[in-house]
Amino acid sequence: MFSKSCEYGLRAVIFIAQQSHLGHKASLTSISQAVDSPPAFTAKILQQLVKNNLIDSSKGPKGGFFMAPEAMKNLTLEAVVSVLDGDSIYTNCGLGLKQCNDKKPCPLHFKFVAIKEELQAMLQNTTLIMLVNEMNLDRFHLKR
Amino acid sequence: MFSKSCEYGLRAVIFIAQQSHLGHKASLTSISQAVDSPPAFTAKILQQLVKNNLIDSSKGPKGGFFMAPEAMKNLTLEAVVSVLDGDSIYTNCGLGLKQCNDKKPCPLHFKFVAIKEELQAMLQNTTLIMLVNEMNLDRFHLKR
DNA sequence: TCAATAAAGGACAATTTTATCCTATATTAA
DNA sequence: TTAATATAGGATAAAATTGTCCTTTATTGA
Ligand code: FES
Ligand code: FES
Repeated sequence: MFSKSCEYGLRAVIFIAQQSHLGHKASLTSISQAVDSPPAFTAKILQQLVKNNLIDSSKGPKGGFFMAPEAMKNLTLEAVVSVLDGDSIYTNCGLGLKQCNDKKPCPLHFKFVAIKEELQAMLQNTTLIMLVNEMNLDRFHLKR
Repeated sequence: MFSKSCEYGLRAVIFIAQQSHLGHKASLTSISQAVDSPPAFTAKILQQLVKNNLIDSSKGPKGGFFMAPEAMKNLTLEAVVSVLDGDSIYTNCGLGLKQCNDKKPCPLHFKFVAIKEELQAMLQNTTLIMLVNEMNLDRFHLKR
């Protein structure tokens, strides 16, 4: 469904949001331990998210990755996926045709479109703050 | 969503079904032209489908790939996906956790499950004969 | 029988994705 | 000011996916 980069990125962002909500910055080490992802690879992914202003970072001791409370309310999973995997998951043909549209559809086009729209809506409608609040219920996991 | 192998395989199977419905066998060459896929690679994919008895083949002049009318009624897209990509698309965690279940869910588990079940149902409920009949409407494409 | 045709299958090559390593740069606190 | 900590980023490396090439085997029709 998503690339490994995107999976790690989503898990990392959720963890960062949790920590930010508690007033902590999350170091690369703490993130990759919390979400069980390779540290150096995770660093690259987080760099992309910082560059695209989805999250913030600061160097030095006491540094790490974090999000402003404001950002947490506005940041959707869709934005994260968009930066890491692009919009191909919504716009590509499920059968791999070079273009996907209603004019020249593959035999499964309309069925795929319905599912892809549902996925996109779900990601667009889920903000980080929503997940953080749910996660407080302590039922949900980010590793294994 | 699917691997390239699976995309080519699905397109090829739909074309083979079309041709079989017309009483023709489909040669590798005709298939890879019709669905715009690399011939040698497509051959490997079709071999897998033959080995798993989803489609039939015969060697020699006038040989090619084909399906019995019976098979066409029973063969679902889900069966094709299952052989080529396994069931990972339905059973894997959307965030990449090693196991996906209700007991130890990731924060998106229940939302993902709904979408994955819809996809699976769609593939299970779509038989090749259904697609062939729709394709007769001549609105749908298998290349570009 | 023989030549042509077509799938089967093994070996290998290219590309993309995933992942690591190492150095540079910035920041903090003692 | 210095030592320690932490992100940034370039250069590679490993692994998985995608794709090609070539030989073998089977079948058909002349
Ligand atoms: S053309 Fe295939 S999903 Fe749209
Ligand atoms: S545990 Fe993540 S989708 Fe089920």
